Amino acid sequence: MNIYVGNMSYNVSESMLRETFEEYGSVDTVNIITDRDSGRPKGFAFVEMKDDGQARAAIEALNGTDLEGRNLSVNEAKPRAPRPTGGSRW
DNA sequence: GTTGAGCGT
Repeated sequence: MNIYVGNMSYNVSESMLRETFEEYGSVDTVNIITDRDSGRPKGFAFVEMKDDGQARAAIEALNGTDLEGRNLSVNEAKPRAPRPTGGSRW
């Protein structure tokens, strides 16, 4: 399951996020989003967990909790938006 | 500071 983690502090790194989620299950990947044009953090991240039960547990456990002085928003992630000028040739 | 990317991996 993909997990969205928003309202993050810029002090948290991917390893910190991973360790935080590892408390509730096995983390597959963690991906902190940075602005590709400016290279600065966007303040949110995605965590992928293979086990849905563990993912849900992590979401309920970590949503609304404080991390590095920021209140986290954790919930299931939505699929990435399709880009304009990409994919289809129609 | 709130829903990710990239040009042939």
